[in-house]
Amino acid sequence: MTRYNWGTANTSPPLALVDVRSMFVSVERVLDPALRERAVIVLSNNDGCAVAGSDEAKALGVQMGDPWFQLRDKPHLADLVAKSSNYEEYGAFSSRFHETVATISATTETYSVDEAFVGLPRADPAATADTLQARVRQWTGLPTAAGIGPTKTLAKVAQRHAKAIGQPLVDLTAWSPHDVGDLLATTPVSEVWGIGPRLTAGLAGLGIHTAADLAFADAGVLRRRWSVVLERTTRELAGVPCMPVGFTPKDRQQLMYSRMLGATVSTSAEMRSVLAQYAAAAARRLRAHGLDTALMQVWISSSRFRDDIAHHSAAVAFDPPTSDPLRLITSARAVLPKMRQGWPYNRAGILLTGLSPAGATPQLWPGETPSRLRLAAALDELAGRYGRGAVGWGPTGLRDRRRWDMRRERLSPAGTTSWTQLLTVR
DNA sequence: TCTGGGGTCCTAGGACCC
DNA sequence: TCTGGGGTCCTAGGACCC
Repeated sequence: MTRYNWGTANTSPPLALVDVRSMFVSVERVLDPALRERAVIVLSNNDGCAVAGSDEAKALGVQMGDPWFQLRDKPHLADLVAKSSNYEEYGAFSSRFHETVATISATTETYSVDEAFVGLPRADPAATADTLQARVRQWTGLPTAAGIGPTKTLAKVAQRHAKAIGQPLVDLTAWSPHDVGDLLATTPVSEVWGIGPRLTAGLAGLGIHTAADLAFADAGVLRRRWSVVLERTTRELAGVPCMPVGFTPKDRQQLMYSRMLGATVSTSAEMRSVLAQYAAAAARRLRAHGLDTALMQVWISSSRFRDDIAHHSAAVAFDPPTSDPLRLITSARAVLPKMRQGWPYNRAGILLTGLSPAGATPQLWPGETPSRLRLAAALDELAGRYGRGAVGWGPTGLRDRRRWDMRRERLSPAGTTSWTQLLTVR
């Protein structure tokens, strides 16, 4: 009989996963306290589908990914509040969250907009986590759920359990191995961090259905059958750390800008304007990160919910790498000749790869004078001060809202990111 | 009929994450 | 009518080199 005995030499320091509860909804509630205790969801771009929901919304049966047009008219959802996503605000709150976490521990790692791994002291790690959560609450207004364990994967298990039982914190390092084994035995393997649908199906074929089954499995066999990723997950469930906390993130590999269009576009003239705007946006991000790109891939496609999907892409190389918006804007047109006239396209995207620090390559391209980049920087600055529509590059068009602009009809005010929309406190 | 062996680099695609 | 937008890592396989 196998007994769960994590970390046979369980000497690793404890770590926590701290997660903002329903991040987007929680931000909306800080901006508008009247939303507390109400069923609230946040919609994806174009008000497409639900991407975040409060506990109250989930209790009504709303699932993340549900299209808004299917929820909108259901009688039992009459009281549901839906908000357009306000990524400027979520980004600002995310920064405050991570800055606050960093005031508690020297070892932290930003895992996502709403999650951080935090190294904790061996003595009473729960007390430190407690302090951290109270401080996040006080400084940002955001509620959190945290899990403590000897490995990242077990901290994730603990954090899921905390949410499931409605507690702010679960500390597995204070549990007996027997109790941890019981928790793993009641955790479906599909809920383990790193186990998706494909692996769940494959593991079921080996009789592995729960997190405990996986923790007891032969990691070497799993590595040969799948990969080192699954091996690490398996060992971590057994209490052996394989993923250190606080590693410095690797340099960014790619930068993507893709969007559904608010309305279908079927003419080259209109698509040219779409691509110009997307390329300008991608270039803006590139400069914000201080990067140049060596390869741009641009694509357009029709709805993936139709049988007859049209998808066209084109690639343009830059030697030397560049971040010049005009070069990106004109290059993005490369995909236009492939477009089927009259076809209903509803998505476009720009993927930039081959990224390197700006100016790392000696400047040989005569057309790309430093003045062009200074102009780009000036436009970035103006857009930041007066809004995205204030200035733009010729081909992106400046006139009124275009048909295909993103829909955000239920947007909250930019309460903490715009001087003109500051929150009012009564 | 035989037709090395190893290394690197790059890309495409799979799987997963939030 | 209407169905998100990013990312990462890993592996396999091809091109190329000595």
